[in-house]
Amino acid sequence: MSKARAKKKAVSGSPDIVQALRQRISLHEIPPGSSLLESQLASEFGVSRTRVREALCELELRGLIERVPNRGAVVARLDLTQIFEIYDARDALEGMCVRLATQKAPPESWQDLVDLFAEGGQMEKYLEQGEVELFFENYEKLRRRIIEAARNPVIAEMLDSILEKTRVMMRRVQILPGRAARGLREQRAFLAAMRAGNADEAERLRRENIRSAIRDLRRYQSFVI
Amino acid sequence: MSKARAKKKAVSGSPDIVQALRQRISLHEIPPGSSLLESQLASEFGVSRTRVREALCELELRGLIERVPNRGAVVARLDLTQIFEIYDARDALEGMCVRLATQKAPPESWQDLVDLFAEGGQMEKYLEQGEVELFFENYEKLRRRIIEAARNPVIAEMLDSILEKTRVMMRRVQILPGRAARGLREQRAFLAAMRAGNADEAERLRRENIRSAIRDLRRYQSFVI
DNA sequence: TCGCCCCAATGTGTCAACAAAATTGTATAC
DNA sequence: GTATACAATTTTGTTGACACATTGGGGCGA
Repeated sequence: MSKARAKKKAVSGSPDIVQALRQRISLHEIPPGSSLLESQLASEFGVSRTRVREALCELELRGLIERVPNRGAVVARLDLTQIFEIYDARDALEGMCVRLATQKAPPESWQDLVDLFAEGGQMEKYLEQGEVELFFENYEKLRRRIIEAARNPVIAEMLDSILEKTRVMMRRVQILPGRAARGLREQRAFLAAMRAGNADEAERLRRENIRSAIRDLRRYQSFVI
Repeated sequence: MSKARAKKKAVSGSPDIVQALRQRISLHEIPPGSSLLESQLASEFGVSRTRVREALCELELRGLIERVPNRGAVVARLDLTQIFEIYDARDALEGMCVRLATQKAPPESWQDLVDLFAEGGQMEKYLEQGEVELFFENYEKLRRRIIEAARNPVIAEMLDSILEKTRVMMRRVQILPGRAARGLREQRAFLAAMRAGNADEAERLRRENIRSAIRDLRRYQSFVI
């Protein structure tokens, strides 16, 4: 990487206020709707309010909080409309990632994931045993591997910023009736295409996978919100 | 729109520092590589440095400037790598916009654009007369109409943020040999599919259009940078 | 003349105090 | 008992000042 595109260095010494709050919010440790007090955060992190305000500025831009002048900041809550908007964005972007990953990485490099998601593989076992935590964890691993192999920081950043808004939602979708099983079959399908080096087909199947998730979400939306 | 998703209101009274700088940078009024002095901006806009810093924070997150601790901020310059990354993101996102726009808007609503881009239409005239300014302006109009009709603020925001990084670049691509003519033919094609209400085909053709621009850019990259 | 070190000069990072706005609580009138 | 006006408190918005880091130049020695 060129020096101009360094990792995620906070501009100032603002050590990890942003990082910490991003995590807490995306994991719903601070639930949506909670209001954030500048002075409270300042004393918690042992810094001045100025730095808290800069952090809040970043969180607002990332869409994790909402601020109204003179009224303060609250953790953003997403409505269904927004969730579906995000899924359409993921449809496009994750599809592109699968395409790029298939084009840029050698087909053999996907073998371990093919095995993991194969019939009779580990993922199927997790599914049968109801190990939703491990199931989800490995699905995330698949996503990360693809995004990394796509080698497109612009898209990666976009996906990152919407993921942290919907992490909890994605977990809930996984436990919708039959969703995980359907997802597993679909992931197996696009992994096969990636393994075969067929980028067009892999992208198409990945997008079909996400749309299938959208359909399940739409069907059971009243349970997930 | 719900109150929670208000337009682009600056959180505080920071009136339009961000807006002004975004425009200047995206139009290269402040050329890439220029360094920005906080105190200078503060006096120019007649505000305190703190507010300038909040504005810089936003510009940094948008990727328009780069900051290194204790060294200040400079207007970001994009290298070719990043430009191609952005084009791949546009491929995915603008393709999705065409799909959504085709699904959500009545087919008749595209008639005026079909006429504008038709054989013997106004765009062809601009092209023949070398009216690059008007040509580009109307292409932008097409893009905006599609993005608006897609009714997906999440994607719209993403496209907005990458557009302001590549506005100048997109203009330069248009004057590459034969690019505008090829682009016009391709745009005519996906508009026809939109007019016919064929979302799949419209998306496919729009993506083909963007990839064709990528190929032209790659061929003439030494002239455009 | 070349190289090194020290020292101002410039600019960024952080803070604490002050000002303005909004909310909450309270008392009073009807 | 309810509603309104006013006061007190809490919280955000803004500023100027001070501390720290980096850079460039001048002086000194070899």
